[in-house]
Amino acid sequence: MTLLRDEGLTAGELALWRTLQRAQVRITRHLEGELLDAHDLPLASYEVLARLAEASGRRLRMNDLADRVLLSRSGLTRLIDRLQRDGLVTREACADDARGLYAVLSDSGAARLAEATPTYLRGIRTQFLDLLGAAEIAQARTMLASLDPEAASQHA
Amino acid sequence: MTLLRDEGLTAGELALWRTLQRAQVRITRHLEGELLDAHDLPLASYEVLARLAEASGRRLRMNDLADRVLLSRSGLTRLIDRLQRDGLVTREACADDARGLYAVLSDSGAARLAEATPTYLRGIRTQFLDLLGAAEIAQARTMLASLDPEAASQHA
DNA sequence: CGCTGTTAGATGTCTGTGCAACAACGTCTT
DNA sequence: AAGACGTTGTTGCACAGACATCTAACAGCG
Repeated sequence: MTLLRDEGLTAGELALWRTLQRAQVRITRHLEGELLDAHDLPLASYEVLARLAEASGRRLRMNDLADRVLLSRSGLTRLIDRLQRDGLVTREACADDARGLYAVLSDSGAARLAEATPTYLRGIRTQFLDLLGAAEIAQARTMLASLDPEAASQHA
Repeated sequence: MTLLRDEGLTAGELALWRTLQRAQVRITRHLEGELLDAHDLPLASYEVLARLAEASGRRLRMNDLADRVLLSRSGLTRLIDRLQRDGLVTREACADDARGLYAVLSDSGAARLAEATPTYLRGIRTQFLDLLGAAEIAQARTMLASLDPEAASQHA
């Protein structure tokens, strides 16, 4: 472990990072698996539907949406292709900017989302929140806020 | 947000999960980018080299290694293919189990790791640890330990 | 107007990963 | 000893995602 101390990281600090990494991967895989099994819906697709559902008019510009789901622009193009093929979203032109496109949640997309959401939330509950206590959740919330600059703008 | 309350998750709890997700992705991408830029080494490759370096005899069984780096067996096979092609690891037969293979860190692999490690650790420091305080790190450590059953066995 | 530069999306190509199927080997039973 | 069964690692295949590049559309300036 000489590699560590030389660079000014304690073993505990590194262990914290690794634990976070492992936890995140584990939870994400669990979610992906459950959503796929029960609703034939990949996690990334779920995230897109969820962001659209909470947006006003059930619609978001491609660029905006890509940022929210942490996907490259091209990645989102393909994902929306798939969702459109499956009838879960539609593309609509933007009135004031002819370059722009809205991804719009369709009715069947909303239905699919509603169907999958219990699975998603249950996963977060059992794989994540239940492993922390209530007090820890409050603590963690304030702590982790500093990790994500964007989090400040998420007034729920 | 009616979707939420119906399922027994508070907005804060969901926000915590999202924040964690975003933070993890952001840090991971930063690390990947820096390692690639400075050392032409993908993050996954770095992780493999690091696990091998800390293993006794600089070697680990493929299966064992796959678990540690959170990769499927096939994924690891290909990754080791690449690392072997680049001369950073070698494959060695296992004496007591003819099915088994060791992935072994080569000297140039160790050199490459040593070269990349400052970049890696600096990334964790600036993108992760610096954003938390020292007290929060200690808190977080005990909290997150419960998120990863495997963490208990990581006596550093 | 016509240039220049920028932005929004879409497409070609490449890399990496997982799953299912497989081969080789080990272990346990009887 | 011999088969059933599990384990280890690799391969075929398909898919998702990133990057670079392209086209269309805006904005600003001469």
